[in-house]
Amino acid sequence: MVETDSAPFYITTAISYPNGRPHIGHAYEAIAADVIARFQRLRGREVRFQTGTDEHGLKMARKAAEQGRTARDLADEMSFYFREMCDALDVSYDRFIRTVEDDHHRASQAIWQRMEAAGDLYLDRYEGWYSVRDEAYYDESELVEGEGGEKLSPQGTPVEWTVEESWFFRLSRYEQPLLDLLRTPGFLEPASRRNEMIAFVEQGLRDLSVSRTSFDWGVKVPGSNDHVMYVWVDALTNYLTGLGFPDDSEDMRKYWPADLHLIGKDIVRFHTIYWPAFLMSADLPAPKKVFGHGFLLNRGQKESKSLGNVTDPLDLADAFGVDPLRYFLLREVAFGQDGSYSPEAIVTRANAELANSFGNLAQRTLSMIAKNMDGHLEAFDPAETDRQLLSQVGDACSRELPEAFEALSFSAGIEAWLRAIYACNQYVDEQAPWALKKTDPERMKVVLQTLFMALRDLAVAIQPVVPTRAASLLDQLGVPADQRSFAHLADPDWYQRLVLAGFTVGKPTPIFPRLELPEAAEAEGAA
RNA sequence: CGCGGGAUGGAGCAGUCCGGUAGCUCGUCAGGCUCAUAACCUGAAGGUCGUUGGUUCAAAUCCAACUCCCGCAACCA
Repeated sequence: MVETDSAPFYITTAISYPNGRPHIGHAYEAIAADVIARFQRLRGREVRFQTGTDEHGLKMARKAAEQGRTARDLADEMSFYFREMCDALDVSYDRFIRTVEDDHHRASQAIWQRMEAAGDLYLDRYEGWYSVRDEAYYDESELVEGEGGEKLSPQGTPVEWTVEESWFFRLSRYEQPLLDLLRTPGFLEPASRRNEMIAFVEQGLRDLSVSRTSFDWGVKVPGSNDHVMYVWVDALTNYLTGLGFPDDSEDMRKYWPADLHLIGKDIVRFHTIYWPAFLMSADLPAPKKVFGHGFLLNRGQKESKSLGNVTDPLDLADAFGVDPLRYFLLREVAFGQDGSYSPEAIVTRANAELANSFGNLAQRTLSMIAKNMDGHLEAFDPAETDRQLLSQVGDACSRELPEAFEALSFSAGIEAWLRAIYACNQYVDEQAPWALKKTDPERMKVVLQTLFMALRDLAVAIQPVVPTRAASLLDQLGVPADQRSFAHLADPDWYQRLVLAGFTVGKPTPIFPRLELPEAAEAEGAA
């Protein structure tokens, strides 16, 4: 049984850098965050869910210049694609934030002033080897030699000796508090990332250069108008902007510190070291949890333009449906680890589990109720076997799946849900209602209605993952829209109410039709 | 000594933190059922859990060393 918990819950995705169109990784993170948000809402929590785009920085400025237009113009176009993707994938964000927005500039400047007031910002000269591509300075010792003897960054990008006046953040002051934070159980997950970050801090932290004068596409540093903030200072602050910071807003009081920053494993350092340090300096509490998910690989390979295997997530949604795609991503990949996807894998998984196991269970049950009982429900006394099934299904839906989801173990939670479905199909087979129809019609009714009750639990529990299709099934089951939360699973009278209301099951329509592999993908798979 | 991830039946994975009969999906084979979306149910075959050594009554799981694979330029979570 899930406890109903009304505590506010604030979840964010990383904001995406829109110098390219959204790819499968963006979709993965947005969908995972959405599943968590929907799950918490169904548990009764007041959820605030934010996602958006991080539009400042040199790369955006350069790209816009290349295309002969303003950075803002480019940002407007690209940001739109990200929002469009979220909308298309049923990502239920409360705010889609853009870092170019006025309130965000205001929030970023406010946190800056707080850090400055704390004595953590100072102006100095920065000189060193700078890589424009990496937007990072490197130590002489880190550089490698290119083919022509030129100096390259460890990533192989060109570097230039640069002298710049820059503001610095006294990161070095926060070593101990950061170690304490990183060692707090649950702060950074998966745990495998924790040691990595602890090791990084233990090596000693150097002060961080947090402003740039070489371009102006960013948030102006208060009182130093020729400086713009380092993109990460501004980007991370978005999590506060959305709550009304720096005002003493209701949302700030309610939702800060954030319950969960969901991010990719590549930006764990920014979220678990820099960001908490900025917050400590500004005298604000650090987020409760940061989770670094893995990457999605296309048939085991990283997507890239050079390999020509970049997938538009919306194409996948068009080909297979939004809900099957959402299901696949959460079911197939152990959350936190890298995962692999392919059209065949999506089709196989969706067909086996959603169409054959779950969809078909609903279809056969509802169809028999419609045909053999004229769709009428009536009060009944379950026998021991029936009670057993309902208890197993109930346990999976109201305890196992929620507990797993709470721990962000989506795949495990869905597996528990599937086991309940397998039990139902087994039950159908053992009870053979089509035979009871001739030998014991009363018993048949009990069996079919037991299944009906099980279906409702199964549909309620899976809503966060496949919201549209689950809603469609719950509609067919006559479950009122306001009675679909986890709390309602424990309501003993729901079935009685349906009976009394005279609800009638109509001729069912399949919720998860089987998918076919698109021909192009088939050819690709054969190649 | 750059950093990180991985190696588990034919394929893809879980389990590894907190040692104790090796689990899931797909695929294969055999059987059952016919309500249902050519779907469902049962059973079977198939694994020295990368290698070597150590700790232990007991290791896929802990320790050490080693081998191989994959990311770390770009678009990029």
